[in-house]
Amino acid sequence: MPDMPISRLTTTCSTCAIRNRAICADLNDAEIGLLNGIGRRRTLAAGEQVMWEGDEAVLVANVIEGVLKLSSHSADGKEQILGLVYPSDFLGRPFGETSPYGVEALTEAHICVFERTDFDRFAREHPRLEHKLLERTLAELDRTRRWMVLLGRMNAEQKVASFLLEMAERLGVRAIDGPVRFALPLSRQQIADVLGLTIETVSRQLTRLRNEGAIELPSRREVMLRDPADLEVRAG
Amino acid sequence: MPDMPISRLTTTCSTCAIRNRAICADLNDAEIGLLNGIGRRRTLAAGEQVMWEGDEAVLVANVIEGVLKLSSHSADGKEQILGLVYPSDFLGRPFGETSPYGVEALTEAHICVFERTDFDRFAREHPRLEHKLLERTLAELDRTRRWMVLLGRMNAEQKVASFLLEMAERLGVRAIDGPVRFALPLSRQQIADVLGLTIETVSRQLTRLRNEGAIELPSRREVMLRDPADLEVRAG
DNA sequence: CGGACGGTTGAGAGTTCTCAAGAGAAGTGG
DNA sequence: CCACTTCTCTTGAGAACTCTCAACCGTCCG
Repeated sequence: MPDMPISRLTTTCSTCAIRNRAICADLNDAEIGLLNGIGRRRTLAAGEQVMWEGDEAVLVANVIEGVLKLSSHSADGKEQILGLVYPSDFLGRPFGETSPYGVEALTEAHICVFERTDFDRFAREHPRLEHKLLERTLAELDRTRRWMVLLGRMNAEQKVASFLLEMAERLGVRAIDGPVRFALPLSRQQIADVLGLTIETVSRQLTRLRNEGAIELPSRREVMLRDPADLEVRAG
Repeated sequence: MPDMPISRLTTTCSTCAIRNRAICADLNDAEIGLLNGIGRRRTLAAGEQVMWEGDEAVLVANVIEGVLKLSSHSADGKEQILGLVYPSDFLGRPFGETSPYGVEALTEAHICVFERTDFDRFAREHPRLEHKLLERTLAELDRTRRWMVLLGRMNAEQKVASFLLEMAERLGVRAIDGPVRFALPLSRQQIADVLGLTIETVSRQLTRLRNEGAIELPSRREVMLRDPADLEVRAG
């Protein structure tokens, strides 16, 4: 795994791909300039770990590009993925001592990193930023709670169908019920860890969806949703 | 179900049981006075519904006493409880159009209610309050994610043992590994809805824990944890 | 006393997991 | 460029767990 270089931002935030979608969206030029001063851009290789479960929470970040996972382990060592983080999402645990989960890049990723203490101070001094962060956290809590329904009340087929639809949605490739094709940022094992299933069950469900014409699997890491409306029905 | 009276706060916040634990904790006297002006105290009977899934989010509140549940339904009508809310917790969805879950009092409860729009305005004008709310929301998100591990990766025994321990913890009755006895605010069906199990499985697990000496069940709505350390082991 | 309700218990079915083997793709070194 | 290794994914068979359906028990209340 190569050690990627860490450098101060060379581009201004104003050219940032997520300038208007991330929590920085409401800041004025002066504020953005200040934030620029404490942030740095960092590239992560696929599979690279950025934070560790239980470790001191040193960093927070905005995701510029790529997909990352948040995960935790049960006492007997089984992994459960707690969430996936996409471009413009906020990453890390501000105002917290330790990170309650590990964070790993699933694809190559670009993130805009801050020392947590720097960020905490900046946020407390800029209520507009803190407000954005609050709205985002509330939205994330809503999403997480919806995921609980999936984990607690859905069967394997419903879980896999829901997963594929949400993935298309969050990757921004979802057309209005036309077929969509995209690269899966997760391995079968990781999908299982998101859904609270085993790898075999995920594999069987995907095969079944393929055999029944709902999806195609052109390669291991690619999927095509042939009939999103059908998947919606299967998702329950 | 009696219609409980709604009245402006007669007691000042300074005598409020949760004054130092709720999100109001950091406000000074002047600010508290203002907040007092837009809030009212309300008593809920056990079983009374305060918010409805999908409805406009009209109210937010602080819980003063009692336990409430947040719940949502899967497409085929099965209920999943998304969270339990205890004294000093914040309730409702600020800065949101609709409530993503229904809220129902499980026990008789006292809450301190605000019109959401009043509260939103007040929060935006008082960053210290908004900061408290952010910290609470972040903590709630952490707790919710931990619950995901339970739903996704635990078996029935681990779920029930974890549930009993968390309940004792949040009710504040948990001694350091001595036996504890408390009233369950939930029916068997509701416990099942929290844990993503059926009522029969919950019942069987409780019976088994009783037969093996880990707990006692003096009545339907009471439980005694005879050996919390043993439960910790069973919780995994 | 009889009904309603919540909870418990039992038996069998169904789904998912576990264990095991094999196929396919990707990477390594000669 | 091809054997070889390794890793991921798929498939199968049987076990285990939880669910479903059904009956029953105890308590509360009219």
